[in-house]
Amino acid sequence: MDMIPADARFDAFAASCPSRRLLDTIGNKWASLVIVALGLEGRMRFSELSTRIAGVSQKMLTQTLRGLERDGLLIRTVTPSVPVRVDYELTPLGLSLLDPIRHLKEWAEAHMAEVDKAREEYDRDTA
Amino acid sequence: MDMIPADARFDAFAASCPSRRLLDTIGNKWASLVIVALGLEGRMRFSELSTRIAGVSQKMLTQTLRGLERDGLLIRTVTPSVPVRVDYELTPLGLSLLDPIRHLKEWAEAHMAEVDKAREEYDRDTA
DNA sequence: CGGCATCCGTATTGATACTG
DNA sequence: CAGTATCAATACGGATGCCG
Repeated sequence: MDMIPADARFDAFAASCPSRRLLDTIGNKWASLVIVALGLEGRMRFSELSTRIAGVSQKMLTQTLRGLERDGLLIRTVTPSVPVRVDYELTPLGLSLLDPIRHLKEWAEAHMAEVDKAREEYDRDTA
Repeated sequence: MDMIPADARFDAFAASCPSRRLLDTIGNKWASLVIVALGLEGRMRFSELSTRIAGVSQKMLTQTLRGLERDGLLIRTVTPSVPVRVDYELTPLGLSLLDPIRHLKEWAEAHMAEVDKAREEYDRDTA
């Protein structure tokens, strides 16, 4: 595990591969939604995100935001007013991630109907 | 929750959105690895996948393969020899998914170093 | 060989209540 | 408003053993 194979371009099979950690990040159900939301709206407050993403609990949202902040994908800005105001905004790094995510999104929109159909057939034949 | 917002292009915030289900599929730790592996090697046997992906248990591999088969992303072919031979191969649908995944992969290779750096800083400042 | 079924410990998730 | 703390439910993942 101390050497990188020659075809390192696709060594996603090694646990140390960046791809693996990326999946840990954006594979997260909420993380990508947060990124897309911030990508669309720009800067957003905690409550705005909470409303917009509807279905996420505060806990998960907080946890997700912390993770993304840790990864340098967004910045958290606290305005010490009363009450406190906290804004989240994508960093350039976060913005750059928007692009591959959009590709996924496009694939989803183009092909998920097929996936759904396949599932129905599979479930019918299996049942 | 019974109506689709006008800007449905980005309604990934609705639980019913395809994007959401896509994440359920490829957000899976192993699923994307299986897809990439099959994309590279073409047809593979269960044991080959098992070796190639190293780290996955039979249970998880089986579960992942079933899911992908259900989603119509790959085909499972059983050759009733003795012993049985089972091959997995991407469908055209599965192949098409390879493309967005590659984009993610490229992003990872280009930017994960930054993410790692951000993490170190964050952890240092937080500790 | 290629699974599936079961058990079991752990990690994630989410609802709820409470705080600065 | 923006969290934190706590607890309960669930999903995940691995080890083991059996089957076609």
